[in-house]
Amino acid sequence: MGQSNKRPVITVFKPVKSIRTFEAISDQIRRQIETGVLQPGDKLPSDRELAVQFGVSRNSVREALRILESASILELQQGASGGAFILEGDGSNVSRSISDMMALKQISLQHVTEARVELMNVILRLACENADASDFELLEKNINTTRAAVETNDLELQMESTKDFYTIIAQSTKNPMYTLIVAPISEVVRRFVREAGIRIPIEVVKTREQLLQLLRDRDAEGAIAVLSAHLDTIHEAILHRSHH
Amino acid sequence: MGQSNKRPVITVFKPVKSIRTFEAISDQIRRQIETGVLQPGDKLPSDRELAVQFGVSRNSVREALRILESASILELQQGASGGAFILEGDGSNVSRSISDMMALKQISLQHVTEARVELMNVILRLACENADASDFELLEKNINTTRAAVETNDLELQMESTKDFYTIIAQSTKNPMYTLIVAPISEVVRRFVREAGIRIPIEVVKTREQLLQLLRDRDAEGAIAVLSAHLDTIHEAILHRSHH
DNA sequence: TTATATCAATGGTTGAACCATTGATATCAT
DNA sequence: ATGATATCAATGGTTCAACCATTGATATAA
Repeated sequence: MGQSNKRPVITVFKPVKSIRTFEAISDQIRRQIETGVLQPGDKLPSDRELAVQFGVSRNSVREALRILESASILELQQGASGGAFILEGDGSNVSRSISDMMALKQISLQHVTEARVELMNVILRLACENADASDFELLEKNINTTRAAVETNDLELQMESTKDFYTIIAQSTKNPMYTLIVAPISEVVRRFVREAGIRIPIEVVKTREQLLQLLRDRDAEGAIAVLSAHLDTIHEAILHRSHH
Repeated sequence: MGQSNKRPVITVFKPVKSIRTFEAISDQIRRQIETGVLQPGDKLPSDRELAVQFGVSRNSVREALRILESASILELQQGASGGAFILEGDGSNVSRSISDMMALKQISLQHVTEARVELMNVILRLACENADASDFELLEKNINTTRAAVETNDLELQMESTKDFYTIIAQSTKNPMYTLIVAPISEVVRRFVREAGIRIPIEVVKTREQLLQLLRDRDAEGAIAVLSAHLDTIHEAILHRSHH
């Protein structure tokens, strides 16, 4: 094996990854967003213009924009007044990333739903402390929407409003971090619900009304108990249907 | 304004997005992974070959591969026996996506650290239930690394091992979802720590040793108390330094 | 005034050429 | 034979130029 006349040198090197052109570009743009130079709604120059500014080919710019687009950071609009627009972050890419990991068998539905229960416990407690009248109003409207969706058997609207329900609760904590985390989890669960073809039974609406009342009463423990039981039911329903 | 002789038509249409070439390609590859046709370790044909198979330009194929690469689904290796290899999902992409969203929403340090405390409480409780000997061993090694980094004043290693510390704790819950959530939060905090130029005082190492002991004792409440106090200290330190 | 046609800007796609990296193979000196 | 070296071929990375498709603005005609 090794030649013994060579002095054994032990060092720690970090792996290098040669910086590719498109990476350098997407990193720069990402950085400008992190530092607030670029903000949601802003429009970048056209790819042709960016190619000139960066001193690279249009192609490299487009690969960089493509990456940012696939990360839901940008939206590319065609046409005369089109271009690359910085998006509001809606977490859709987070949920897709989680789905990707599930496809690669790194995460199971069990993992997702268990974490969901724990996170919702935290969120419910904070929501009980911080929710205000406008939050209650939003929840009330949302529940009415869901009821209508159940009565008209509108499956898509049922799932949409269900996701909104959890988002509103997360928002009522007044800490956007929770919305950021909950939204993609709800989205992932929704995909399973869709695949399993589950319709929301009317009791669920009752449960949500109950939950809203508990929030109004600032009864965190009660709310946690009700929601945990509910989420368990959902989980069981998905597992039951999926195994067919 | 509107012509009153037109019949008002109320319909609900979903927004269409025309399927672009590279999307069709990346979707097909994603689908093959979801269905298990492609599995981690598999190698795709070269981009030139794929271009022929899909009947599109090499460029479109490369944009598709680029998207999958940026989603940590693929790895592109240069050279003679290189190509596109399906990766094991490691969650780095989920974490980066959450990071991206935090940047887009311009979430404040206050919000991040508050959520961090709450989440770590949950994680510590679960870690106390589920951590095993190998987790304790990893933590012990990690703490030793941190101590060495503090003694040699290696700032980068301090931050790196700090991030690892929280990651190991998250992993010891045995639910990868928590690792995914903790990683970007640690990353963001690290960014603030780096900017503030904070060095880890040696007491922090003591705190972590204490925490490890509490985990071994399965003392969740004790661990939560210690870590909450510590995270508060960190938060104060960052705020104090940043305001200069 | 209201359609309609034209135009220009922008993203989407193509094809060809070349560069850079990497492993395999052949060659050569010992 | 052996080991170093040179060459080659395959693959990803980049560039360039041209063209298509979409979209909003503008000019034109009815």
